[in-house]
Amino acid sequence: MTVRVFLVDDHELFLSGVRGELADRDRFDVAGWATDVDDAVAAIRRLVPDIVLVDVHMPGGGGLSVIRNVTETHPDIRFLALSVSDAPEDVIAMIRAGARGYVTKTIAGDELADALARTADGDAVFSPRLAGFVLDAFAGTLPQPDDPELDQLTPREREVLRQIARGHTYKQVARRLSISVKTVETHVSAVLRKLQLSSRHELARWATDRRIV
Amino acid sequence: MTVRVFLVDDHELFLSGVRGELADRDRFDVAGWATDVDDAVAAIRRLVPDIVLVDVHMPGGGGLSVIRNVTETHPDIRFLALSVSDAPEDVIAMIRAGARGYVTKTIAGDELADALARTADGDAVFSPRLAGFVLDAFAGTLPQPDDPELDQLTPREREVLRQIARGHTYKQVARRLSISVKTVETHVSAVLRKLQLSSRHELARWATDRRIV
DNA sequence: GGTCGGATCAGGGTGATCCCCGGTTGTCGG
DNA sequence: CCGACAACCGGGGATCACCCTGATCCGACC
Repeated sequence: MTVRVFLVDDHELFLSGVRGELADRDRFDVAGWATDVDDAVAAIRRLVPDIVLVDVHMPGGGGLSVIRNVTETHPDIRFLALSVSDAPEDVIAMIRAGARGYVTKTIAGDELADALARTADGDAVFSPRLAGFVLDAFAGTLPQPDDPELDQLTPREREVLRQIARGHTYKQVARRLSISVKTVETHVSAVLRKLQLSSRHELARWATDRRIV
Repeated sequence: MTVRVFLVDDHELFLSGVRGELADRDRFDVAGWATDVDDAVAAIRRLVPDIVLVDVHMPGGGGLSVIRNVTETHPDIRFLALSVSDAPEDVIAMIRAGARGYVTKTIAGDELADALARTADGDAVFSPRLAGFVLDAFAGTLPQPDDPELDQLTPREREVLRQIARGHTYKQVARRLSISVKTVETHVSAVLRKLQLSSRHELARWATDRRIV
């Protein structure tokens, strides 16, 4: 089964280079290409390719705009980001926008074809140096899922903690739990003391850091 | 350059299968193996391999424990998770713990060798069906990176907003920005009004939700 | 029966938060 | 020049957050 590829890059020469490279391979069928964001979005919506190879840095919003616009209407189309930049911000931004992979332009033709094929199959492809960034950033979203400190808290205190972390006032928590404001204060004080914190703001940060909300 | 591999799996048979598979390949040197968590952690710390192939489901905490314990003392050692399970929870948990890749046990010997080599090189390797989970989960950590509401705020208000979101009191913000507490109050009031919020706690939540901190 | 912890509530106090009103300065464009 | 706006500062007051002491009730445990 051939993979229908769409190319987006503001460099004509690079574009034709990729076209030439893919033309020799039976696996790929270059459905179309574009050199700016608006043309790309329109053409992709019309042609509905299997995968889009998109440059990151382009006038008019860059590859980010292309991915966001297209995925709104066609969430099934896959994106492989291609860039001269190996800056972590760029990589993270593209992945968060929905790109299924990210390779740098130093890549060889064979490798690019391999990356496209793998991405089309549902695999995730990153240039070696980039894979670390993505996984580090992802791992960083949850530092420690275990928490011996939470064991110090009674069930009721944990319940109050959750409510406070959500930003509710003492009064609101009291109503939700059908207890008095004074009881809420007692519980919050106990939690703050046990966790060595000093304010409900620190408490909220503490809770969101370990995803208790 | 050979890659020194350590194997962790509670199934002896599977373990010897992998050893046999890798023994034929010059690229790999199986530095050691273990069938439970404690032995694995001790041996890995002693041998310091380049990469650890670790089973996800094992008595004694599973691969998660191995990764967590080892990375505390040896953050440079890479991990490739290997499992019969393709459940999103397992995949996400392992990646968050620090695994550089995740493949299922349906994988062929050649593919496993390829995955190990790629992971050792710094690449990220996932079984095709799994890559989607990881990237979806990662993309899900940031729902809307655009924020039309932020445009309503003046630069100074945004600055104050960041400080408040970090949990600082008005007094602290005033000192940091070298302005009076009253001015901070004014800015905060403006921000709350413009963003249709009613307390600094909601504001903190609002800010952390869209990663402004 | 006594003791202990968990959960509930109250009074009283200090500081922080938030809103209302007011004001000054400076900049920018009509 | 004048209006609009951003940034700055103040008084006063209502409410909220946090801490302290002290209290009652209940169930578990020795």
